[in-house]
Amino acid sequence: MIIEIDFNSDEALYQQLCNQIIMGIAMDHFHEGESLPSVRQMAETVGINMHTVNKAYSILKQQGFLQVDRRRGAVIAIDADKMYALEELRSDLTVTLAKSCCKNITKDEIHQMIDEIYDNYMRSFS
Amino acid sequence: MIIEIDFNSDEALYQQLCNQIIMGIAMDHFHEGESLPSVRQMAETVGINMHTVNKAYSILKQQGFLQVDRRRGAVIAIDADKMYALEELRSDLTVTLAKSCCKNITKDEIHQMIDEIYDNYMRSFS
DNA sequence: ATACTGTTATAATATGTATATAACAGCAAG
DNA sequence: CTTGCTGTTATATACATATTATAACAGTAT
Repeated sequence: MIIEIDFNSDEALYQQLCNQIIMGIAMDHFHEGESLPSVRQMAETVGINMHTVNKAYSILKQQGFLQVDRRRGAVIAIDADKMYALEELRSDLTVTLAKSCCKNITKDEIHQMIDEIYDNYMRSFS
Repeated sequence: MIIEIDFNSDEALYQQLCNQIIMGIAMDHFHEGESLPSVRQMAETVGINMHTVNKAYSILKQQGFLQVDRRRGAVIAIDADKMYALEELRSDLTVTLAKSCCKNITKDEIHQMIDEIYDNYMRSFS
């Protein structure tokens, strides 16, 4: 799994790292039970500081994407708290849809784009 | 139109303001051609600084939601650059869908939620 | 002239981000 | 038991961003 950090982006480094790991899981490049590189190793690989990686891992742990095993390090372990995930999804989508609505993007176009992203990039389990 | 700022949120104040104005437009609480309160008045109303409001207005202007009329102040004026809007939408949705996918939220549940948000909150034009 | 617009400039403060160096406790393997 | 790897924590520093404050300017409407 290749992780690329854009140092010119206005998105925080730890945030980019979080998103890319989440997308990696969704795209099945990381599998449940698999260990991530250690904070020090990941830091060296992507060229950022250990603490920045640690912050990303901590957030992912708190959001239920990782668990920490003293022996094996950061392990992919999805805690599918669906209630909370649905609330967050609704909140995200409301802003996203509002923007799209203002720009005259139709509901159908959005549905179509979701199918396209889901079918091409997301692991299939449902 | 009631705008509420959450001072305990980790989202920047100007960002909250941007989002709420965009949602206000999408929900038809603000109409094309309507003037927003002046930066000073909006600042007083929601309890933040004039410059924070000015930043929000500047961003909205740059993103094509407002235009500035010397006489009438900040006026709702949608510049529907659909190409750019679609690119941004795709980028937003990719992260959002990845999160949802990890949490075992199905594609159907997302489609359903989008219909619900769109039908209940968004102005209908399509 | 007065009172509003948006805009700009400057400064001060607070918060968030990123890095550097160092240390600690838990665990595995030699 | 020592060595080397985990995550975690602490502290310090540098930098960027966010927020507020005070002030001024050029338009415009009344």
